Amino acid sequence: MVRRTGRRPGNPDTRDAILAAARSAFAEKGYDGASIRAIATGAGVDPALVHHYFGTKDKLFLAAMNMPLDPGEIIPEVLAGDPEGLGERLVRMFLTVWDSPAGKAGVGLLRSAMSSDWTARMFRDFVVTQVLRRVMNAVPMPPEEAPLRVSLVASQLAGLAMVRYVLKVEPLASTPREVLVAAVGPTIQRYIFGDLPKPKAAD
Amino acid sequence: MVRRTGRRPGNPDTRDAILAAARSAFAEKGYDGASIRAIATGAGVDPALVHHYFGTKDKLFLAAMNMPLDPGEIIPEVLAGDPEGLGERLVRMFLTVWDSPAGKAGVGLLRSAMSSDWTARMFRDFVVTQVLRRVMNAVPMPPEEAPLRVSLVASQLAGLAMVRYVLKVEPLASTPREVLVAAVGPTIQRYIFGDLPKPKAAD
DNA sequence: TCTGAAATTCAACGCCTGTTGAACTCAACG
DNA sequence: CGTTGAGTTCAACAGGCGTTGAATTTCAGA
Repeated sequence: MVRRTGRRPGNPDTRDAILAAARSAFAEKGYDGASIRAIATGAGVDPALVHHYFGTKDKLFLAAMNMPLDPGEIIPEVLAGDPEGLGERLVRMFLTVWDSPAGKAGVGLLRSAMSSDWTARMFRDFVVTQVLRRVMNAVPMPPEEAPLRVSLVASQLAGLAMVRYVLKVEPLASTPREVLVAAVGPTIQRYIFGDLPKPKAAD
Repeated sequence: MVRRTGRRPGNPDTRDAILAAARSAFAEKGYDGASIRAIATGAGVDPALVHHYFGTKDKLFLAAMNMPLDPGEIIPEVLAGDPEGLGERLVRMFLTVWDSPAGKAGVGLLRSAMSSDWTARMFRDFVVTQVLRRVMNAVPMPPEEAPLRVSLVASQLAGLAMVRYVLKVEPLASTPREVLVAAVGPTIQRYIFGDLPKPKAAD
């Protein structure tokens, strides 16, 4: 039995304050643009304290981004139901998440994924293993076509996020959610269930 | 009449060498990641010479990115022809450009567009005024629906570029061009000509 | 109350950045 | 020849960065 003495919990609010400041900084500036000094200032704290809690900047980034989204919860909810409306439900869920406060962190992830290499790899792996693979396993598809179909879905959704939330291109940035659901839903539906060209070996 | 004496032409190759090094650096690292010092080294030149030619880093970026792509040439070529195959032709043109060496600069633009704000604005304005507006004017559409339709097209194409060329998500990154043309073409076709939900005022 | 560990800060290191201005080289012109 | 000015480099500035280690405060347990 290890009985540790001394001041143990102290004031754990600061840790969360740092995390919050880090999330908003990463969201606004991306990984490279956000500085530990600025994050510390935003949390009303010395930069050294950030290192005391999280070590390197990498670990802080991971800690800041891991928390806010849990795909394990929302995805099954979307996949349940009739396959006919799956495309629309997927788009609706996607837009809802991005419109929520958790979506702000997503903007940071997306920004960071484009700048450095390791964030790109991390983002890709996260999306592939946490999101696409779940969708693949839950929807009945020929296993050969599945990866391409899922990639196509990802491309349309990623483009939507980029144009609407990062670049903020009008009028798409302020188009009501349900209009986009009706417009983009069928695309997703077709990518999942529709006809697809056979990948030929020759040529 | 101003008659300038002294060494005039000298060795103007260096200017292009700097431009080339800048393009490849911006493409690999994005605006913030690429450093003037690294660009200078890549061109076998002193960092100060870069400033001598281009002034600030901003101007160098603009000079490096303005050159390689001229939408005024390729877009009309795509728009000509039967409307039926327009979607596929658009996707084919898009992928061809991105596969070409000029596309490497595009990767840089896309990366940079996500990091800083002013590059995002620049990229958006470039795309909106140089690409989307041309397409809008050339394709017969009800002027009310046109902006949304064009935005949707942009979102699908942007997502394609992001997933295939920046994030390099498999299998989409190595899927043959024509397979993607057949898969995504109909989406574009539907965004341009297909049914779209009416944007309601109420609700 | 005393002790010692956690929470927090201060000051500094070394590095890289964009930018500047003075210097040097050298081909072309008068 | 000598002047000129473009091409080019050198050395330095001022500032931001991530990170570190020592010092200081604060408080829970003995």
